Amino acid sequence: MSTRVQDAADLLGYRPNAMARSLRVNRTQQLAFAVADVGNPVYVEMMRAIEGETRVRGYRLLVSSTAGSTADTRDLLESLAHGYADGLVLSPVRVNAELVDALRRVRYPIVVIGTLPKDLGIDNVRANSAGGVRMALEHLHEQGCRRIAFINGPSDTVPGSARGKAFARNVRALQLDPDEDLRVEAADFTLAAGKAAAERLLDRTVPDAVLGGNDLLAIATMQVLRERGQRIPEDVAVVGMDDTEFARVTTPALTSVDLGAHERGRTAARLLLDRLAESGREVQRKTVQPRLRVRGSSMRGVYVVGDSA
Amino acid sequence: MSTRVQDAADLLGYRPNAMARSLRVNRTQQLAFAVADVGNPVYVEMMRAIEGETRVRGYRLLVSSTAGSTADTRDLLESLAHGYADGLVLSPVRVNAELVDALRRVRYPIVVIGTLPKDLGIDNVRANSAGGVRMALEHLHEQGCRRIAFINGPSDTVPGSARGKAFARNVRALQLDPDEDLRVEAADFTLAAGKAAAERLLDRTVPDAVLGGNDLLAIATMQVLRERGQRIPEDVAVVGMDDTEFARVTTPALTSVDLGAHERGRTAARLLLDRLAESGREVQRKTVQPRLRVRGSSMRGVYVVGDSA
DNA sequence: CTGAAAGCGCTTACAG
DNA sequence: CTGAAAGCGCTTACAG
Repeated sequence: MSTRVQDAADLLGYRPNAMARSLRVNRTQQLAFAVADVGNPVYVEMMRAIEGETRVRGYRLLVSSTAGSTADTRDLLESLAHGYADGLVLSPVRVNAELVDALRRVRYPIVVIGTLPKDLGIDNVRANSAGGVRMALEHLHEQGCRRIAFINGPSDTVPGSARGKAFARNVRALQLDPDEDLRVEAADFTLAAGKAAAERLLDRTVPDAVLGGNDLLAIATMQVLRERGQRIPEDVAVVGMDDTEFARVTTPALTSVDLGAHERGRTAARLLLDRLAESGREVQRKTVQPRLRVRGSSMRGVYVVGDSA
Repeated sequence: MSTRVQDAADLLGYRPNAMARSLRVNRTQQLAFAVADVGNPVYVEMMRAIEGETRVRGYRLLVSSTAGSTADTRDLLESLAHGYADGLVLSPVRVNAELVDALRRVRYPIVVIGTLPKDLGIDNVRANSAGGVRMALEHLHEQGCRRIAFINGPSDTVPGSARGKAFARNVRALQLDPDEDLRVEAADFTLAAGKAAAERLLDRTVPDAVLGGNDLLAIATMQVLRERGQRIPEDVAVVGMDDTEFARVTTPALTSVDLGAHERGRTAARLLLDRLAESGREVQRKTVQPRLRVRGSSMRGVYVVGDSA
């Protein structure tokens, strides 16, 4: 129905002001995804999964980086979604009292990817990273490794803490070498921090395997091992966590625990859409199970040059 | 100044509605960064640079992925920034008539990272990727390579087209093997597309060097070369472009052309802030010069195991 | 200094 | 069916 006023509007390039519209209808048709570190491929994976679910429902997805700081996250919770988006998927790496407090105050739909205090009444979807650590260690144990090092992320983060505890538990259960020198903590879940941590580890001891707290830490470790003339996996086997796409392009390809990033993202998106549709519905908590993806970096004995999965 | 009404407001958890505020003051204190592929580390680098500049000025940065589709980008231009953000940094991978048209209509501050038609009157900052290709080829030529393959991204993208032309030009200038079989086009600037393209290349011929259209394509190629038993760089030298952080964790470390992602991001952010402050200022166009980062993947003869930079 | 009113640009329920 | 009015939740200029 093209009237003269329509034509005039088109000619002048008139566009409705989205802000005014949103204020009136109380919907923005936008969702936000807040992550600690956009540089980590695992969040990119989640983002793609979320976008896949929400885009077909007419939402635009905005990504916001909180740089792992609680202050940022808090600020985001209080203002971003309080107006600029209809709902939020939050994947915080640190969950402290301040954040829990902020979460308690939130009045709009939000889904958290990660572990939360039970009483918060917020939909959330979790990885089973303790189970993932166990799978990785059992696998390395089967490969004959006994002096297994762990390059973990910061222990004041939720995944760092969960994985650290699971490591200690399984070292006992599998009767692995309990040497404390085998455990190092990277300043961050990044390549750069992983490199520094791997140097520290290898300066004091050489293990027969290394488990990385995530793929980036494992990949950085592979590089440092290489520089020090260690063969992977013959001298040192390496396993990562998250099974990001970069795990498939290292040499040898990196064995990694798939913590279900894609499925966590998809599930979180669905929970958010459900809550958007029906705010009173029962609080949901889902857990995604891990899977071990065995590749060349940990296949001792049966290892062939150029192996990949 | 805490009055009783203040206390009551705090108690009830009152938060001003950001949308209503923005409508009134005509500012959102948000900026948007729209990229083709958040999964590409080069955009993460740009994002960090932009955030570094804009955060201290009190802006929040929202990232939006346009998946390389012009329709998405257009939609974003018309609505996102038309209300939800005060300005936009856009890094489009495809610039076609439709996008140029949409850009022509834009009435709010925008800075484009990438090459644009001159008459558009939009601030923009460019890489010199033609110069980058030349540096890479001259370097490989010095290393004694003559049959140099090029695994480029799609030729209908701005970087793909520029790099493709520069490659052809320099093959002539350096009198390299002009065999058409040495040029393949990946479906995307991604690891997965790079792997497929590298398989196609190596199925028909084995070059003495490969230039990747970006680091992801080069890294995927390294993996495929490895699987086929080719030594890097002894049999085949490899060079990437963008110098992302992953270039430093391959084995051997990947020689790459730094196209100044960080500086482009920082410059774009500054141009945007300047325009936000003074909308009438003269249109700026800046170019960031490339630098070659030589590492083990292309150092023939002088190559040592475990070399890195 | 305090408080009421106007208005940002839309949408929608309502009157004509 | 068409058109004018009310109101979303703020901020700010203005009157008292």
